[in-house]
Amino acid sequence: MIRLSTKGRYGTRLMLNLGLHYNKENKAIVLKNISDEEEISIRYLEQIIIPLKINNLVKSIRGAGGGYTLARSPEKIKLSEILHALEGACCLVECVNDEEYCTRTSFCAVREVWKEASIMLKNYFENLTLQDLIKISKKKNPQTLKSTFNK
Amino acid sequence: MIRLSTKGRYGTRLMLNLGLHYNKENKAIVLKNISDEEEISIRYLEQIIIPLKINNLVKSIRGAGGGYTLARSPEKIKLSEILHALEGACCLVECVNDEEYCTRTSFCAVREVWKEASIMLKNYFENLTLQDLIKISKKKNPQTLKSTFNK
DNA sequence: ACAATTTCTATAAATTTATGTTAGAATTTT
DNA sequence: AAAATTCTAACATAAATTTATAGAAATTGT
Repeated sequence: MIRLSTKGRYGTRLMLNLGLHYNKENKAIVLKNISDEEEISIRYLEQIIIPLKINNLVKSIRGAGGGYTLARSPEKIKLSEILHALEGACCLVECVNDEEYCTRTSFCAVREVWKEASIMLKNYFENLTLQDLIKISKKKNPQTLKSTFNK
Repeated sequence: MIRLSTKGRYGTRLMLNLGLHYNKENKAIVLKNISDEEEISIRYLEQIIIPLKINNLVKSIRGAGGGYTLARSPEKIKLSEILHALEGACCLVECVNDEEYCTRTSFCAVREVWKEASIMLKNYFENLTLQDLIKISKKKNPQTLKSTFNK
């Protein structure tokens, strides 16, 4: 199965959640909040948010009253950046990005196909911003922000 | 990581291998051959070929002199059929095809994006035939058929 | 009829990767 | 100093992947 790992999926939801709470004040959101709303274990979120921080997609504020915020406004964050931070280069098969990965690279016809498909996917995510996700979310959930996350 | 499983990858190479050997006589190819040329364990190939047979993509001939052949000519076999046989429906995330999979389906904005991307991928594989793969392979390997599979 | 070849079936073991949890240290605010 | 919260490392569990084992069934050639 062609599958996106939970890191990518949960991390994207984490970012969307921060995006939905993003506003002028840009108040920090604690992981516990995100955990409750997104129904993802806080311990797992702690792991997932590390690469997002390293790649400068979120900012952290430690200590009481701390939490996380987006590092910049949602329209300036591409989905491809989020996925790249969480999962590395977007490729259906390792050999697409790492020619040395397999000794058959030079003559493997199948690789060409996986490569082409990977590029398609990459382009798709390249042209979607967090702002787009927020729009989709608000459209699907015209009610309050809170209800967006009902169980 | 967005990743195509080995079943899909190896199975596609298996099919391409059969395709490259496909000709008028349509002589059966033994798995040992494919195993040697593609450098995939014969034990694993035995497992992978089962769904290909069930889905009527290859035919088997038992006993001495037996082996496998394509069930029909390469231009009549779509890559999407191969992948579907090996991996089930093409979807980046389970919830894309199975709405019941997650309770958040009705309001999850992220799902829309995975769905869209899955459709893109599916269309791509829908429009590629084994014959296309064979062409690519022959173009990359203008020498003999044999050399295509040198290590 | 017999031996050799090869698919077919089932299961299990070993390995790797992905997912998730536990425990506690470090930092900051109140 | 206490509470809140991020940060870090290690551990535990589950799933996917790969290899291995053991033989049965079918077919061909001698």
